[in-house]
Amino acid sequence: MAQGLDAIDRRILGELQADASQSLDTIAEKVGSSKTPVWNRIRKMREAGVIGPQTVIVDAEKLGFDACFFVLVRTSEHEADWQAAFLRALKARPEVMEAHRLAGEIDYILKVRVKNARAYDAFYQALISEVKIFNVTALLSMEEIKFTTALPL
Amino acid sequence: MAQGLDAIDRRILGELQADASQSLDTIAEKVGSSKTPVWNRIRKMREAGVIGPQTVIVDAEKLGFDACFFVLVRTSEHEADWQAAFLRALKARPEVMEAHRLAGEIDYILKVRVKNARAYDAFYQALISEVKIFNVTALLSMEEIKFTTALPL
DNA sequence: GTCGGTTTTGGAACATTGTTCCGATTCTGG
DNA sequence: CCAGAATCGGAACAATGTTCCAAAACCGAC
Repeated sequence: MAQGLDAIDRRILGELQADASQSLDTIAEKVGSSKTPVWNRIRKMREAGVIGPQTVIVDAEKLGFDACFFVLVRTSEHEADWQAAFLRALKARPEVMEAHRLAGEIDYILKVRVKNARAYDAFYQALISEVKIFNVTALLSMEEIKFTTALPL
Repeated sequence: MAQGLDAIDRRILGELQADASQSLDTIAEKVGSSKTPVWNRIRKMREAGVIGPQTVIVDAEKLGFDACFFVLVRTSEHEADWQAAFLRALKARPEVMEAHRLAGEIDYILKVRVKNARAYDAFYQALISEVKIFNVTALLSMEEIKFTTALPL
């Protein structure tokens, strides 16, 4: 029973990704089933962790978050405790929307949303004062061309 | 009336970002108000476009999307029609989760989610066959350290 | 194929929540 | 301090989420 998703599960996921405010009846009709089965499938996928948190996408610019940076980080330190401190710092900072550890020359990439360039500098200064970083390159986004959380199923 | 958000609006936004499945009563209690005002505020923020789509975050790896790349794109073409074609291609491809136009050396950054490296190559080949690109660097994510859609309010 | 057991389904019943309405209250500008 | 407008809070209603259970579909063993 672990987590074999069939075609109907995937279609339900697709509908939820597209619009999580749809009623069960609506989804049931779209996937050609009925209320209860759809609800049970959703519950199981939630328990299995396939379906995570339910959120609302808010318009960053309308809230005054006009600046978005992608930050490429290189470090000289690769010890476990340094890494732990770095991760802790990233998770604690709400401006950091996304953080990945990379393969290759560059060690980490961050996506950072702030109100303006000065706010980014404040973030940057705070970060390098917390952990030692070898090299940082910031890429400034001029325009968000596309953004989606929906995986292609 | 345009879109002046007060403290309560922001707290409502925060609650919705954290968990959009909460009931109006729950949110109302948390922000120290009652059902109807909360509902009206949410409706207005929706109409103003502050609140966008309501979705569900699904676990990419549990669905077999094991590879995530950040793609740095440089181009020699900067004409309007080339850009239009490029944007169209990006928006049409569901693997492209995110795309930004940048300031500086690098012209675009993409976040691409695929099932494996071969799928990324297929995407890459398809893209460069559609539009002319000067230089591409792909950064492979080894680990998603952090991911959130919640803006810091 | 057929039988027994397990899982899934779909409809009905119930509980909770979303949505609307309206009188009372608070806020705002003069 | 007053009048007008906007907001609020509770009640009533409609819609939705959640549970329950019997019937149907599925599956493996024989």
